[in-house]
Amino acid sequence: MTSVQTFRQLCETRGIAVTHQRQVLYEVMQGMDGHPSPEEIYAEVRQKIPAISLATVYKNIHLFVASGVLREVSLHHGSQRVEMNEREHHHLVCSQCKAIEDIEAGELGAQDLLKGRTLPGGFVAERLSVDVIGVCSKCQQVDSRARRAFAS
Amino acid sequence: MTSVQTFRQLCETRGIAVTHQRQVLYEVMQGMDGHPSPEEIYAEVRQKIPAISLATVYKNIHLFVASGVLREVSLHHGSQRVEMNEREHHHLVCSQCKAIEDIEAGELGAQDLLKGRTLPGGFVAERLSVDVIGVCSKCQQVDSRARRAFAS
DNA sequence: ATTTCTGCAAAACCTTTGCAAGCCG
DNA sequence: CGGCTTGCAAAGGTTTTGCAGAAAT
Repeated sequence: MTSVQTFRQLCETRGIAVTHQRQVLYEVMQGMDGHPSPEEIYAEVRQKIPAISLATVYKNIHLFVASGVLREVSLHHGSQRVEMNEREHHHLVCSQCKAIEDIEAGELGAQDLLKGRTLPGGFVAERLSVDVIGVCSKCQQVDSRARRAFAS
Repeated sequence: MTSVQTFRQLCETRGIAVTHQRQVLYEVMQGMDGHPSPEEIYAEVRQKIPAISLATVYKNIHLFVASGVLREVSLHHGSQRVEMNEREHHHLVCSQCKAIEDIEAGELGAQDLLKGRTLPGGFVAERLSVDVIGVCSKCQQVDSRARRAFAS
C-alpha cells in the first residue's frame, strides 16, 4: 500500500477531509527523522507548498497527534515546570489532563537501568527520567461518563 | 541546620547574593510539592512579597536550576517537538544543548518495566517514555575545550 | 449544498531583555 | 563604593483564534 493510500484510509477512519496540505504534510513528516518542531516542519512543507500557512501546520499537527500518527516528545511544552531536587523519583503523566504524579524509582523498578551500561555515541549519562504515560483515575471517570452520555 | 542557614551556605558556595526575594523564593518552593510552573510559584511568593516581579521569579528559577536546587521536569518546554509514531524507542537528551537522540527500547533494557505492574491510584499505563539525561559527545568536546581555555 | 479546511492577521500566552534605581557585601 | 539584583516595561518567540474565502464530500 502506498503512502497516499495509507493516508486516505486514515482520513476515512477519522472522518476528516483529504486535503492537499494534509497529504503533503503527512509525506513530509514521514520523510523527516528526528524530532522536528512545528517551525521545522513548516520550513520543509514550504518547499512543496510555498503558500501554506503556519497556522495550518499547527492545526494539522494537533490533528495528527490526536489521531496517533504523531507523538509529542514531551507532554509539557506549554510552560516550564520545576521540582525540588530531592530523592530519585519518576512520573506518572496523564495523557489527557497532563497531570503529573510522582512514583519512587524503586517502586517502578527503574533504578538499575543505567548501571554498567555503555551508551551509543559516547553519550555520558547523568540521570534517568522515566514518564509512565497513561490515564489518571480522574480522567478515567470522565471518560466513562462521556461514553455513557454518547451511548444514550 | 535551618532552611535559612542551608540557603546562605548555598549562596556562598555559588557566589551569589542573599537577597530577601531569593530567600523567600527558596522557602516557598520547598513548601510546594508537585511540579509548579513559574506562574504558580509567583502566585505563592506574592503572598509574602506582594511587590515581587515575575521577571525576578524567572531569573531566580534559572539560577536555582543552574545550581541544582531545582530540576526541570522537561528539558523541552520551549517549543513542541513531535515524532512519527514508530517502533518503541527512548531518548538520550543532552542537558546542555537539548539535542535528542533515539535509542531502542531493547538496547536500554527498558522494555519490561510495565509488565504485570500495578500502579498507584488506579493509574492505567499506556506506554513508557524514558529520557536518559546526560551530555552528548559534542558538548563534551566543547566542555573540555572550555576547561582548557579557563586553565590558561 | 453543506461541512470542513485554509490563509491571514490579530491576539494570547510564556519568557527574556534592557535599563534605572536599590540592595548586598 | 562597586557590583549584583530588582522591578518595570517593552520586546521576542511560540501557539491559538476568528473569520472570510476556498476546497472537499
